[in-house]
Amino acid sequence: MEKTETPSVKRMMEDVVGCKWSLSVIDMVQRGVNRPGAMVREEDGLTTKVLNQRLSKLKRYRILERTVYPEVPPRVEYHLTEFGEAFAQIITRINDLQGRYFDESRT
Amino acid sequence: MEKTETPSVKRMMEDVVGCKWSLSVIDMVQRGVNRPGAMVREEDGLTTKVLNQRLSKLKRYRILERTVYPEVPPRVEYHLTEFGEAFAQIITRINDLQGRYFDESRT
DNA sequence: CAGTATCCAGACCGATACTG
DNA sequence: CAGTATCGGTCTGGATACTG
Repeated sequence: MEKTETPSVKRMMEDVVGCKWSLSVIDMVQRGVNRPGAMVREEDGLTTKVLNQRLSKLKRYRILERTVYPEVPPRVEYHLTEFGEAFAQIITRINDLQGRYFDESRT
Repeated sequence: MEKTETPSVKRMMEDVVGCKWSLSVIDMVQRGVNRPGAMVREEDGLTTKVLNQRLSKLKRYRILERTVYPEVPPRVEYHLTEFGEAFAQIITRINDLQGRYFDESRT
């Protein structure tokens, strides 16, 4: 049975965003890097253990969903849920913020 | 001399949001609880040590600014910078998201 | 290839006490 | 009242090895 959560945002933010690699994982999925193997290869320093911890957590929070393809060798893909996409877009918006407030001050 | 930082957003999010109490502090300042003493009184479990760690960090990231009033007893107030307000609004926006995607599904 | 188990060094928080 | 110093328990990430 699936286990999901809908806690307070404050907790979710602390729990999800606070964890190292979470944002990188979301970012990768957003860019089409959907398979665990590819993620580990792409993000230097990320190990399978930590990656799976993040993927599990992101799934629990309904930010990502997991799809298993019954093939050999096994293939698994993670994708953003509708909520996940909205969430990711907001994170992206913070990037814009930075540009607006800081980068313009560098000559 | 003031020390500030303008790192990548990803790092900032991990660093700021990941720290326990950061969001609570931002929230309090937003609600007009601007003095350290008041914050400690309001947020149960928050100690002066941790609070000052957060305040320093938020100041370094230019989310908060510190104002000292040369009085006796000493008075200090923290306020959101322009960037801080924008940042806080984004946090709020994630709150809305959650309501839109999950709460409506409960009956 | 996907995911789990174990071990370990380092970071962090909370409690407490103290200085300006 | 604002802020710092210290100590101890806990959590977590990184390295590694292993299972399905």
